[in-house]
Order: sequence, then C-alpha cells, then structure tokens
Amino acid sequence: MIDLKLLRASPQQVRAALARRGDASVTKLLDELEALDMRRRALTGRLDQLKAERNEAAKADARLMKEQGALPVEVRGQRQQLGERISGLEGELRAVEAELEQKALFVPNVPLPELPDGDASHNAVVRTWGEPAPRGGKPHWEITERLGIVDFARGAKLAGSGFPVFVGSGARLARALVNFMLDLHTREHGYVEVEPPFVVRREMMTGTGQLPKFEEDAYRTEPDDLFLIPTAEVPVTNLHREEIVDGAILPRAYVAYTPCFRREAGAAGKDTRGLLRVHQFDKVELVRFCCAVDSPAEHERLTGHAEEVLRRLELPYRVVLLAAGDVGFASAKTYDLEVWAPAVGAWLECSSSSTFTDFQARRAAIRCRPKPGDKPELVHTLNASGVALPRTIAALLETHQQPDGSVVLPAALAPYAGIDRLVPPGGA
RNA sequence: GGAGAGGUGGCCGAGUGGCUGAAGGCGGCGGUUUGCUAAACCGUUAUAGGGCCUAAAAGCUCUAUCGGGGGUUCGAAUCCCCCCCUCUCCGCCA
Repeated sequence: MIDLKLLRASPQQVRAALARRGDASVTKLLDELEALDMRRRALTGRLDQLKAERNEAAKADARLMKEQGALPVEVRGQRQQLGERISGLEGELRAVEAELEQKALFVPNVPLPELPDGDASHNAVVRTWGEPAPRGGKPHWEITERLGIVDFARGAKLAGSGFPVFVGSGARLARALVNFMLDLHTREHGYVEVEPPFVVRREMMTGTGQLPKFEEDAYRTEPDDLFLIPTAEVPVTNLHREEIVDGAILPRAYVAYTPCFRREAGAAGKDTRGLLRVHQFDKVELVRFCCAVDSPAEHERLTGHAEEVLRRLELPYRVVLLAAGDVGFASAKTYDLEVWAPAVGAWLECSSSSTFTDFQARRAAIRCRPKPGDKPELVHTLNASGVALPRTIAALLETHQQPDGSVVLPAALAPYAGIDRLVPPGGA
C-alpha cells in the first residue's frame, strides 16, 4: 500500500517513480488520493476540536450531575446539538476514509530506482549459470507420456484442463523434489519450515496484494469466502500480521511446501502445453522478514537460496531483473529465475524472487521494534519460489533425457527419489 | 450443527454508565544501593491519526483505540445489534 505521508511530502517523486510502471491510470488514482487525503485531514481537524469540546463538557456535566442530580434542560439541548454535529461529520469522514482506503489498495508498489526503464522487453539478464543444452530432444509432454508419469487426460476428467495427475514415479519425483528442497533450505540455508493452511481469509489475500485487484485470478470457496492460496507467500507472510515482532528475531526466514491454485484467467491457450501453465501445482516457497535497512542484502541472499536448488539439480538457468514496466503489482524489485528447457526451446520462469519493501507490511500491519524501547517500524517482506515444480520438472526431463528414452536423475535428487533413473514401462 | 462461557496494554489481571488510556502484578528500560551478582528501593514504560514547533529529531497539544463494525446516551471498556475468534459440553467425523 502506498505511504500517504510520503505522497503528501514528495508527490512529484512518488508520481515519477510510479509512472515508470507505464500505467497511466495510477497517476489519476494518485490525484484522487491526494484530494481525499486533504478532505480527510480537514474533517479530522474540525472533528477533533468538537470532540475535545464534548469531552470537556462531559467532565463538567458529570460534576453537575453529582451536585444537582440532573442536567438543566438547556444544557442537555446544547449537548445534544453538539452530538449531532459530531455524528454528522463522522459520517462524512467515514465515507471519505472508506473511499481513501479502497483506492489506496489499488496503487501498486513503487519500483526501486535500479530497475531498468520500459516494458518486459527491457528485462535484463543479470547472470546465467551452466551450459544451456542445444535446442532439441523430446518435449516433456512426450517424455511424461512415454514414461507414464503424468496423466493429463484423466486430470482433465477430474477437474478440467490444467490439473495434471502425477502417477507412479512421477508422483514420487514430485515428492522427492519437495523433500529435497525443504531439506536444503532448512538444513543449509537456515529456514524454519511451516505447513500453513491452504485456504485463507480475504484479508490475507489483501495483505499480500492479490486482492482486491486480482480477485478473478483466485479460486474462492462459496459459503465461507475462503480463498485457495495461489502461493504459500499468502499464509506465510501473514503469519506475523498485526504483530510488532521483536527485532532480535529478524531477519526471520520461513520455508513452506504447499500446493498452489491459480485460475490463470485470461491466460487460456497461451504457453499452456504440458506442464507449462497449470491451475494447481506444487511449490516450495521462501519468505523472509527483515528490517528496512537489510532488505537489499536479504534480497540477494534469498535469490541465491533459490538458485542453489537449480544448481543442485544441474539445470542451467538465468537470472532476469524485471524492468519497471514488468514488475508485479506488490513488488519493488523482482528477479525471475528461468530454467532452460531445450525441447520447448525456451527459458521457463520457475521462481520469482521479490522484495516488497514495506508494501505488504503496511497492508498487513507487520511491524518490528528494532531494539527494546524503539518506536515500531514496518518490516520489509521478501519471497522467492524455491522453486515451483511443474516447469522445473519439464526442464529436468528435457535436460536429463537420454537417447534410450530414460531420464537420469541428478545426484542430489536420486536419494530422495530412491531411484537414479526414470525408465519407460518395459525398460529402456 | 446445538448449548454455554469468554475476548481489556508485551504478558497476567481489576474494572457493569461519568474525571478510566485504563487499578494491581509480572516483564522491559533508566537510576540509587552494591567488591561482582542477586535482592531491595525510586522513576519510567501502548499504538495510530491530526495540529504547533523544528533543518530534522526531541518536545508540547488534541483526537481515537479495552476482538472488529454499527447503535443508544449529555457522557460507553461498561448498555443494545451484527460479525470474527477462543474455550467447554453434546452431535458428526479423517
């Protein structure tokens, strides 16, 4: 959420920074916010005066009551009038505040200065790891079919397209990947593992920024108004909502495995072959909380933790810094991790590593007290997939496929899978 | 799902219409005492939004906040309504 004080103090800087997102409607929104903010302050000023009057009067009246047992009629009348003026103004103020709050929720985060200008075509490759295999080989949807490890047709029967069923060693592969990643992050990177609810209340989705703007992208349950989580980011970031956490526990790092549910409204038919875009997928998510000053370093550290997964899986990847016009609504800076899929012939986004600065913290009221006695300040939140399964599996199958139709599992994964090679039924 | 009991500051806990932002305790912070530690004693200790002041902070001041939101009243932590949550018992159930 936008910091209204900052907008008030330096409106031009805020406008310029947000303009880099290339969304003209944001500027208009800021105009409206500024006007509402002015009205709000005028109203609270007058209202506070009247309330001060009322409080004084109440004290005096209490004394009168004690002495005389009743309030003179004309005094009662005056007080009543005062009360009516107050509740009238309160109604006005409530309306202004509601509108202000509602509008503020639609303002995206301010991109950090180091992001490249422009749209997605200006995204910058920061580094590449490994030797991307030459294009070619069988695409993963053929490999999964030959190996009999993913059943797209029956998944579609159950829930519609985009709900693959992992079968046999496919299911085992998914489980192995999850366990491998959780162990890596808890044992070597210092994360605390959590298993959160897979559904959350509306406020949580608002806290991390999925709502109100992107409601159509989420699955929602009807009688309870609960949302199926699109990412573990939502429950895990909200773990500390409305808390003032002790600065001594920061930075705090959590890792969670969850399934993720996304309607992908508007994305139908685009890059949806095989495992490239699905409605339900498994993901191990990394979430970090830290003090404001530490977030740049924390972001690099976090990104490194996600990268380590791909290195151990021996999958060439690149790190892409998103341009100001392509960065997500809540994010101030994002690195995408893209893994190379030689048969698809594309770099597949399998992790998005972002710093949200205080954007989510303000929405979810997550603060910290750096040292005892300090004033509370908003924390910074960060998260990265570490990593999402389907596209990683696609890259893994395409990268490690063998001429005989089998797929060799990387050494780091084999112990988790209990096998070192996926073999078609009837042998390779 | 049914019945009941509750939700007060970092924590515990008092408070059932009036000077209560809230007794008391614990914890935290500062100090006195002390060879060191402990103990004792004194002081201090919420959050948010305005205004004044300031280069900024500090400071001063007003307002709001006793789960959340409405309402009654001259005046609400206290009374009424709605919602959320927790606990106990019953029912159902992996």
